[in-house]
Amino acid sequence: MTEARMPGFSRCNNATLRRAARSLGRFYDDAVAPSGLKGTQFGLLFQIHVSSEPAMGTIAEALIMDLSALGHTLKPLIRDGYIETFADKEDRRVKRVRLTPQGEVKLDEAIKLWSVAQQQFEDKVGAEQAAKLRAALDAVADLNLEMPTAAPSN
Amino acid sequence: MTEARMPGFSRCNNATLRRAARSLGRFYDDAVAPSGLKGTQFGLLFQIHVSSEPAMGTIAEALIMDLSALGHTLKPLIRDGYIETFADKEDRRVKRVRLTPQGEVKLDEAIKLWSVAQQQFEDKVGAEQAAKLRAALDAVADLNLEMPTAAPSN
DNA sequence: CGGCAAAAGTGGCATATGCCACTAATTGAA
DNA sequence: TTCAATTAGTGGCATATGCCACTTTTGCCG
Repeated sequence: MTEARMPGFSRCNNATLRRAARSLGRFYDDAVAPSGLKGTQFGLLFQIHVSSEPAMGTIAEALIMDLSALGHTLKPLIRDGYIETFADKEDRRVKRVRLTPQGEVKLDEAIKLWSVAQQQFEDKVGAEQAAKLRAALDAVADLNLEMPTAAPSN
Repeated sequence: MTEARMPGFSRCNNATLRRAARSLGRFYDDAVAPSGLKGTQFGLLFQIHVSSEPAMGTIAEALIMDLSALGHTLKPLIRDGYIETFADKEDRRVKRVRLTPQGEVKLDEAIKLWSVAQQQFEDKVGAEQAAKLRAALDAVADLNLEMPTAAPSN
């Protein structure tokens, strides 16, 4: 039946990673859905929450995401009143982000939901294994891979 | 520096997975870019290539992706003439997919580019480690996690 | 055979992400 | 001080993904 997924295929690290991301993403999405948030939005709110009024660029860097992509993703959250932005006093080019009171409330609500999914996941794969997997994923994410195209400047 | 990424944050398996996916995704995207394909499109063409004129549902299941999402993703590839669809003789509800001759050519071209990225990745993390990571990811993807929300029908 | 439930896709709508071109604010010289 | 180069975001465009509602086929049952 699942022969369609030839063993030779899953050799692509990227495809395998995306496949797992889709799968796990749906699980966490379902979990936090009652809050009205998506898994990604929850993660974003959390990231902002644990940072100190981070600049957009700082968030983008931490999450390894394109700055403009972050901007787009932030819009629905601003629209819904969960976060707000304000210019940095020192450098007016910099836009900082923070949760609104409603955002804090919503985050607390979502954390409870998230915990259930997180716990269930850890129960299934084991906290130890989960930690190892996260470590491996962080290592991959921080590899800083680059195609030779852009030859090193020096 | 990267203090913005509090250790407490990466505890979310989903967020960690997505972050890694964004990172690796860009790497592979850059690699196959010269072919005009995205990493996901390459993966899709490959999946179709190694299958036998698979039905859309079959592909979606193998890749653990929403059927409608697959349909949307397929459009650009059909528009560009890399794949074509046709109704199944037995069951007219089923729509099968196959590569066009141009699609085969494009895939061959992309495979060469992909190989470079794949090789570079394996060189960095080690073929052994990469294989283990993929296995772990496949295991996670196939966990079949589900939020209790949908209480068993019986 | 008629009709209803299940299966397979489609289309619409919304978020997630990226890249590129462009604007505003800074910084670093000359 | 003035202007070119750099930095931080924005807006537009395109793909990636999901969910939901709806249509077409099937399959099955009385």
